[in-house]
Amino acid sequence: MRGCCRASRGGPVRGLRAQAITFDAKDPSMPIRLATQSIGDALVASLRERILTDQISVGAPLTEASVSTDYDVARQTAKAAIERLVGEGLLERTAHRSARVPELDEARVRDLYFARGVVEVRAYQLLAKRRLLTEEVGRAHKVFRAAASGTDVASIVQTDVEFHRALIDSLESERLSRAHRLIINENRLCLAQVQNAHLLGPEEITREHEGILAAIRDGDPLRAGELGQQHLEHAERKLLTHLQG
Amino acid sequence: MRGCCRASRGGPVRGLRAQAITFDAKDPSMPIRLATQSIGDALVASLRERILTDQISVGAPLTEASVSTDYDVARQTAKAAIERLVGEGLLERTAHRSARVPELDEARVRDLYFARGVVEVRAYQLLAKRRLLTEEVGRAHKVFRAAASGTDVASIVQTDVEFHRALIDSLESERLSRAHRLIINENRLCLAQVQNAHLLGPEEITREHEGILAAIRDGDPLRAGELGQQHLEHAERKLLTHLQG
DNA sequence: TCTCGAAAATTGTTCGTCAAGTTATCTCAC
DNA sequence: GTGAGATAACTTGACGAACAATTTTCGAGA
Repeated sequence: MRGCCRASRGGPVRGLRAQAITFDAKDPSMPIRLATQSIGDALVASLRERILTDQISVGAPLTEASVSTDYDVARQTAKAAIERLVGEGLLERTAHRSARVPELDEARVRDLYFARGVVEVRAYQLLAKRRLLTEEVGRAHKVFRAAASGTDVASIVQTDVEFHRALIDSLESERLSRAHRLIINENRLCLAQVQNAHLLGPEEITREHEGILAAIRDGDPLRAGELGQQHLEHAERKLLTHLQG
Repeated sequence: MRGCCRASRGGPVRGLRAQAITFDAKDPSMPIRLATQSIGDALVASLRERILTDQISVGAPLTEASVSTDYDVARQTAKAAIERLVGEGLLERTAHRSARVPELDEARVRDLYFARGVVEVRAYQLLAKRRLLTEEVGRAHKVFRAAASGTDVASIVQTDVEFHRALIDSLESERLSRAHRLIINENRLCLAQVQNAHLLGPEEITREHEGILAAIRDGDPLRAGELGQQHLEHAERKLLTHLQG
């Protein structure tokens, strides 16, 4: 029962997927890389997903012991996973106290959208300056449109985030993507907590997304930036009024 | 010899400072908070500082065992610290291999300055729009000017970074500051690796800083953004030519 | 009911152990 | 001598157990 790197362990919550095969089509001479995932990585991924989809209740303590028993891993492993998520802003903790999913309040929402705005607005301006629209972005947009025509609010939120992430990623800056992910993951956390409120207006979001894409396609940085800013402000306002009500 | 939260331990490398007293002047009724720091936190802080000041040689393996013995902490503790620094981008590691301080190459420098530009340019525009210049920013500028008139390259780098950080922090967005720190810390790592190259031109940097401040004071977002962009491009170009030479 | 103190819970840190993967070394055939 | 394969050494991944420090809970007594 001891040992490392077991491919799967079948914890009570969910089996941790431990391997994924990747193949570099560009350079077939290279040995095929098996992108294995350690237990710790898989644990972080699973917890992150559970937090982001509201399966871990806000404010309730997430103890090292509970994670340890739920997933049947050592406490040290659970601890490391929790610490990583604290680093991502998805959990909060002070010394000697259990981690919790942070509660959504007004200041937090404002701060989050502000930070998102700083990064995204400038990014959209740059994309427009370069008239850069990748296939990946087009794909993400289509996926969102498909989700938006349905009623599954969780997947609307999910694909919305993916759309914005695809835009940032298309600038191909590892560090910018990393910084943006830090912010938008917490944003996803926001949206998860209100996703049943039906305050989204999917068709309006779709229209706004298309406006941003059009501005980029037209090479109009100013418009791209402004539409991006407005898009965020709309979402922020809806969230805030919902919080107050 | 066992136990937790010892205030100091006197490891072979450096004693880990474990406490810092803070006092919330705004609400004197609150009990005074002793901002204690765990061994782990102090270890991360010490390692981060050593990496950022080039005291840990680039490319050399930083093993868990070596950190463990150097600081006289458990391997588990060393491991956790290393993992946090990997998360910050200050160390690189793949599974089952030792962490290393990443080597500076052209792609890395470009990416880094690009990401910095996206965040900072927009931030400076916003500061100009609000004509927002805090005391803290003024102080940071003065500190840099003092360092720039000296010859200690390390402190020039240090205070330069502090200046830009102060500007971002003055927007008072916790998340934006966090994202920015992620980027600029890696930038500091860059600068540390070439800090003996005397390619800085302190007086020119001072002039550029003052230009940005003036644009903000004048409420001229366009100029603030452009000067910020140029400032970064200058630094990037110098670094790149130095790397190629 | 309120307070104080003891007990329980939880985190911080350490040690020892083993498995698995990576790197260095050595040997042997050619 | 050189290259390939076996082998050993090193290093990380993960586990379990233990104890100290701190926070929380809860109950007894005023």
